[in-house]
Amino acid sequence: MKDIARDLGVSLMTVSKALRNHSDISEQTRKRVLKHARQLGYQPNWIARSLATRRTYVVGLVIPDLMHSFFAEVAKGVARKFEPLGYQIVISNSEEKAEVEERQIELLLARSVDGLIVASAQANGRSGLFQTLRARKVPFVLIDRLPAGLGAHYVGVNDEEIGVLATEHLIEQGCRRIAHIRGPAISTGIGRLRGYRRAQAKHGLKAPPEYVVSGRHDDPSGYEAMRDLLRLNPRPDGVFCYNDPVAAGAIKAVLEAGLNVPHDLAIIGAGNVHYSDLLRVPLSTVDQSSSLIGETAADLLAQCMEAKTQPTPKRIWIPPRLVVRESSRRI
Amino acid sequence: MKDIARDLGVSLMTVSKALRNHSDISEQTRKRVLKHARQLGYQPNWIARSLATRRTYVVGLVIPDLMHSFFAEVAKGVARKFEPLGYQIVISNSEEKAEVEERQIELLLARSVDGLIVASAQANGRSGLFQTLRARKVPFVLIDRLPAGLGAHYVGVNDEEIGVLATEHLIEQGCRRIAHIRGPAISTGIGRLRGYRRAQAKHGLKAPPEYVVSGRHDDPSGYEAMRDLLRLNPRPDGVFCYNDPVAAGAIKAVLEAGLNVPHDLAIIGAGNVHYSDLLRVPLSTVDQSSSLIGETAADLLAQCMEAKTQPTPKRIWIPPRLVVRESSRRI
DNA sequence: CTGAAAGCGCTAACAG
DNA sequence: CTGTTAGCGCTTTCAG
Repeated sequence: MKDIARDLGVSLMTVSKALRNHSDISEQTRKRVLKHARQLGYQPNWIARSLATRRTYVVGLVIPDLMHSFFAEVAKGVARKFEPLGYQIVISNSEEKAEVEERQIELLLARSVDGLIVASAQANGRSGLFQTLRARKVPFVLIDRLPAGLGAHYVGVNDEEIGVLATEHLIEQGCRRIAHIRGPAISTGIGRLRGYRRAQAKHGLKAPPEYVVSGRHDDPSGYEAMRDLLRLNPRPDGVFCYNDPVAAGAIKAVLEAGLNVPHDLAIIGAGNVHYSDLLRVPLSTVDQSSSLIGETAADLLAQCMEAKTQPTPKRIWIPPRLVVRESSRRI
Repeated sequence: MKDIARDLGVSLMTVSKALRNHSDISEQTRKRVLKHARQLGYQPNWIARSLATRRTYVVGLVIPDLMHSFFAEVAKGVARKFEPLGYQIVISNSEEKAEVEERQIELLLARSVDGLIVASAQANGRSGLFQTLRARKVPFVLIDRLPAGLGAHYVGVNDEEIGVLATEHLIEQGCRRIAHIRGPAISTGIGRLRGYRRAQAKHGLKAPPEYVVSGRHDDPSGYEAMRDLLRLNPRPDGVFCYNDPVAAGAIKAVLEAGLNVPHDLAIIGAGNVHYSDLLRVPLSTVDQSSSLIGETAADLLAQCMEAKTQPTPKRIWIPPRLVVRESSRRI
C-alpha cells in the first residue's frame, strides 16, 4: 500500500479507502489505485487488517470426528454458506474428547475467530465451557448435541423423535422383540434411547433390560454390541442402532452369524451417511439433513455476528425423515 | 501484557519474554509474570504476534473433497503431526475444480499461512499455480496427485504400481477379460490406467478398447460406467476401478443386474477407504496408507518451513499394498 | 473528497 | 538480566 501511495502521489489513507471501496473517494482516484494495485500484484494482508479491525473473518467449526461422514457433510454445509460471505472456516477435531475440545476452542479464541459452531463432546450437564464463551461474548452456535440445561443457540434434530420414528417403523414391519444399541451419554444418545422407550411403551411392547446395549459412535462398537445381542435368548428380531456406522457394524455381525437381514433381524440406523445405500444390505435410516444443519447453523451464526447485542438463544429443529431401504423392509 | 507489566512494575518487554520462555529472563521474574498472567486470565493475541513475527503457525491443506474418506484420513494424518508442533490447520475444499483451488490458495496466502499441502485439482501439465508459489517462496508439498513436469516436493503412491498390482491380482484370480473404469486425466487416473495396460501386456492379454470406460471420483460414476460395461459382449469377467467409491458404485450395478461378485465379475478398487469392509460385497482394494501420506507430507513440510533455503524437491513414494477381500476372491 | 495522527497487541534488535 | 525504541501493515477518527 505504501508503494502504491508513493507511486501515485497520494496518501496511504487514500489507497486504503480506495481498495476497500470506501464511500468517500472519487471514482477516478479509486480506479487509478485499483489499477496500480493490480500492476504491482498487491495482496492485502489480512493479519494486519484483522489486528486493526478486530475482525478476522474466520469462523471455527469444532466437530468430534471428521471421518464420520455426517460431520463432513455438516462442514460442507457450513462452508457453502460462509465462503460467499468472505469467511474462512477452520475445522477442529475434538476426537470426542471433552478436554481436547476445550483446548481446541482455546486455540481458536487465541486466534480471534469471529464465531464458533460446535458439535460438542462435553458430557451432558457440563456446560462450563459454553458459559465461559458467553461471558467472553464470543458468538457461537451449537449443533447436533445439546448439553442439558444450557440456554444457547442450537440447530439439530429432535433425537427423541428419531428414536420414535425408527422404533415405530420396526414395529410396523412386524418386529416384536426390538433391541437398541445405544450411543454415549450425550444428548443424542440419551434422546434416541428415550424415543425408543417411548415408542415401545406406546405400542405396549416391553423389552428386557438386556435388549439395550451400549455402543459408541463407530462401526466396530456396533459389531461388538450386535454380537452380544445375538447371544440373547430370545434373540431380538429388530434393532434400532444409534447411528449408521454402528448399524453397519451390526449388520456385519448378523451376516457373519449366518442370519438374514431383514428377515431374521431388521436393522435401522440414523444419519443417512452417504454410503448407506452401498452397504452389505442397504441400510434403512433416519435422515438428519446433515448439510442443512450446517447451512442453518451458519446462517444463525452469521446473524449473531452481525447483531450488536446477543439475541435470545434460538433453537432450530430440523425435522427427521425416515428412509426405508432393504435392511428393515419385511413386508 | 500492559496490565501485567504495570501491576508488576516491570517493562512490557520483560513480560513478553517471560511469557515466551525466552532465555534471558530470571527464573524469579518469569514465575511472577506467569502467575500474574494466569490470575488475569491473559490470553496471547496470535494476530498481533503474527504481524510482528511474520509467522502465523497456520498451514493450509487443500483437498478436492472432504467427503471422500481418503482425504479425510489424509487430513487426520496431517493434523496428528502438526498439532503437537503448535500449528493450526486450515482445510480448503477445491471441489475438484482448478479455479476454485486457485482461489482458495490465494485466500490462504492472503492469510499468510506458513506452508501448504495440496492435493491438486489442476489438469495435468498446468503447473503455473505452483510455479507462482515457488516464486513467492511459499513452502508447499504436493500429495496424491503430481501434475506432470513439475519439480516440487511430493508424497504419494506410484499410481502405475497400483494399476499393476490390482490388474495382476485379477489375472491371478483367473480373470481373462479385464476392464478398467478409469479416473480423470490427472496423474492418478493416468498412472493407474498405464499400470492396467502394462500388466495386461505383460501377461499377454489384450482388451478391446471398449473395456476402458471413463468414470470420475464418485460412486454414481462407477455405477454408470459399470452399466455400460455390462452391455458389452463378451462381458468382462474382472474390473479394476479407479478408486473405492467408483468400485462401490460398480458393485451396486453388477448386483442389480443379477450377477454375482466375484464369480461372474471380480472387482477391485483402490484407496482402502474405511468402509470398504462393510460394502455389499467386501471390497478388494489397493491400500495407499492415506494417513501415512498425511503424516509424511506434514513432516516434509515442517522441514521445508524450518529450512532457510528451499531444499531440492524431494519425492517420497509410499508403497501400495494389496488388500484382498471378497469382491475379487475367486479361488 | 483527501490526509495526518494515533494505535491495534506484540516482538526484534539493540543498549544499558 | 531488563528496558528502550521502532516497527509489523492496516484502519479509525477526525481535521482540513
